[in-house]
Order: sequence, then structure tokens, then C-alpha cells
Amino acid sequence: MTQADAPKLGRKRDPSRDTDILEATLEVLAETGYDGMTIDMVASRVQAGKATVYRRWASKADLVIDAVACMKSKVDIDNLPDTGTLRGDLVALIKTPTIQDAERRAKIMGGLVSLIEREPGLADSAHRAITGPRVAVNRKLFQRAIDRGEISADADIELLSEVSSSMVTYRTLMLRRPVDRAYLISIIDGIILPAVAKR
Amino acid sequence: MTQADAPKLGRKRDPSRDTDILEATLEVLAETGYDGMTIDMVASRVQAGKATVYRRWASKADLVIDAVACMKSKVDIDNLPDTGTLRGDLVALIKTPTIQDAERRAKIMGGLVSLIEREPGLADSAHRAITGPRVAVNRKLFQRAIDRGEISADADIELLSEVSSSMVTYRTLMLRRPVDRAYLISIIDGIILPAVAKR
DNA sequence: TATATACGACACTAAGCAGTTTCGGATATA
DNA sequence: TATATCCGAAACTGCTTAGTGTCGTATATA
Repeated sequence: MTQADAPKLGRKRDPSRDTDILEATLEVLAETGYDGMTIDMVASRVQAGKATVYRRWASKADLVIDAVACMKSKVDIDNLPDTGTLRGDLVALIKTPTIQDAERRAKIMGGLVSLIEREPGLADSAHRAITGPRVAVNRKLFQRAIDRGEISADADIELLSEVSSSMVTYRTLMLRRPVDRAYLISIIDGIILPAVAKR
Repeated sequence: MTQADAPKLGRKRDPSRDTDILEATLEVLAETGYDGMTIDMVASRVQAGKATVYRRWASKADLVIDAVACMKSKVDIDNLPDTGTLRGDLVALIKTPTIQDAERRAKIMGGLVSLIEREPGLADSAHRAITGPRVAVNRKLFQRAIDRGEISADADIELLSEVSSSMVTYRTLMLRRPVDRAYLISIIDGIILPAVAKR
């Protein structure tokens, strides 16, 4: 009953094409932005025809929205480092693949700006899929530090959790300067930790 | 000699059309972004013909780049408030027109993302014209606070000066949430001031 | 084996837009 | 007054691209 109207005859759809196309969509989106991206760029990147794309998604906007919604978080929030100090935890999350992922997410976010302008409802789900997971990780690390009495209990955790995402996005999209280990460390040591220190 | 090849005959160009068109360009850019903007939108907004635009700028990109470069800073860095405390100075800069200007600049910056992608050299001048002035103001206020011994002398002034611009831009473009007085105050009291406090 | 659908490839349509040209009228010089 | 340039308006060209349709082929059911 779950597939009541599923076709019984004919060649089956290849589900691996779905994920291939969604992944290619994110790549092109990060490289050229929504307006610069064409369906042909996406299709040809995975050796597919446009028809194969339009058989699955009704429009370019639908494809992009779905691709963003299907993004997976790179960091497992249920298996975070626990070094005993907030600084140790934050620094432990700075690894080459994590940095690259952060830049990639910033570029995807930038590619979405013009689409969000036209579909404001997308802002929420975009944030939830792209930067939300990292903000949630920070929030959890801060809360843990408060619970163990390491940092000020009345720190504005919500706002502080968004600092690194905001600054990485800004640096990547607007300043076009590289996000490297030294920059992320300077955010931790120059802003985050001083701001939460007990006094 | 300065106008050696200036035409002697015929109707003169109306210089007021230049500024009208540049101003309209920034408006449309903030509203629809670079890719969504058409020359007709800009021209018709100030009751001009496309030919009048193309007589002055060779291309859409040239027009936008010039419009951004000609942006004026809303805050006069040589006439900053001096309340005696860093918090007082920062709060004194939060006025309705300043907030609106900050949101407008964020949207212009967002509208430029796709153009910057194609012309990376633009990133520098865009930052200098749009958010640079506000960062410079913060830097000056911080330096003054250090000079009077109010805040920690080894605070990372450069980074801290960029915090508010980063977060306002992020909130406006990505989260699409309003930037109001309460939000700006929370940045000051929840991040900036705690981070620079002497200990 | 007959039928129905998916596939990649590609031709095709329709719309939007950058940039050019043309027009009648206005404004400057000589 | 003759000439040259500007103006707003609008027609026009050329290109790009979203989305559709078609083709020959591959793969599923019955």
C-alpha cells in the first residue's frame, strides 16, 4: 500500500542517480551560485541527461532546495570530543576536512542568497541544513562547559554559538580570504574564550 | 588640458543623471541582487533610457562596480561620539538610520556575492566601500579604550572590529531576521564587552 | 517475447536580458 | 541658424537557459 501507484512495468529508476545528481548540485551551487548554475552543468557532471533530472524534480528551484535539505552534517553531535576544557573541545574540532567542509558550506550559503531573496521561506531550512548543525555543536560544548563550572553561567550561549559560523561565512564570501587553522584559533582565543571567561 | 578631447558642440551631459543612476543601482542591487537586476530596472527607476546608462558605463558590471566604489560612509570617523566609555560610544552609534544603513549595506554585499565570484579582485574594493568604514570606526573606538586603559591592552582589535559586521550580514542575508536595537545591544553586551574586559 | 518505463543524448521552444540602434525632441556651441 | 550632442523611449539583435519532446537503447514485468 505504500507504493500504491508505483509502476509495475518497465525499467526501474536508478536510485543512485538521485544521490549523484543531488551531490553534483551542491558542488555546482558552491562553485557558481544559484543564478550561475545551469541544469546542464549538473547533469553533465554526472553523465546524465536533463530529462533524468526533470523526471525527478519539477524545477531548478526544487532541485536546489532538495539538495540543500538533504545535506548531512559533517560533525556527529552525539559523539563530540570531550577533552575536559572548552578550548580543548573547540580546537579538537579544527581538522583539515572540517575546515574544508566549513568553507564549502559557506559557499553553498552564498550561492543560495539570491534564491532566498525570492523564496524567503527557504531561509529557515537553509540555515537548519547548512550552518545550524555547527551552531548546535557549539551550543552543546558551551552548555557542557557551564555545567562543569568552567565558564560564566550567564554567557549568551545562543549568540556566541553563531559567532564562528558568521565570521567564517563573511570571510569566505565577502572578504574572499582563506579560512585556515590559524584564523579559527584566533576566533577561539580572541573572541569566544575571553567572552565566556569567569570574572 | 584636463579636458583635451572634450566635445565643444552639442548638448552637455547632465551630471545629475550620473548620481541618480548610481543611487538607483545601489537600490536595485540591494533589492534583487546582481543577477536579478536589469539595466531597465535601474533606468526606469529614475526615468532614464538604457542608452543614457550605456553612454556612461560600458557594461552592467562596470556600472555596479562604480556604484559600489562611490558609496559614502554613513558614519563620520573624524567626528565620533566620545562618551568616556567604550559601551557608551558603541551604543551611541546605534540609531535608527544607522541600523537601516547597516541592513542596506548587508543586502548590497549579498547582491554582490555572485559578481565577486566572477571577479575576485572586486572583493577588496567592495569590502573597503561597504563594511570597511564601519570596521575602521570600531577599530578606532577600541584603540581609544585601550589608550585610556579601559580595556585589555592585548585584545584582538582587528578581529573584534569585524564581529558586528559579520554577524549583521549573516543575520540579514542568511537568517533573514531583522537587525534591531536589541540585537545590536546583545552583540555589544554578550560578545564585545566581555571579550575585551580586563581581568 | 510483448510491453512499459528509465536511461543518455540532443534538438527544440519560449522567455528574458545585455547591449545596440533609431527616433523625435531638447540644449549646447559657433 | 546650422551643427553636434544629449535626452527618454522603444524597437531590435544575439545569446543564454529553463523546460519539453524525441530518439535509440537498456532493463524491468508479465
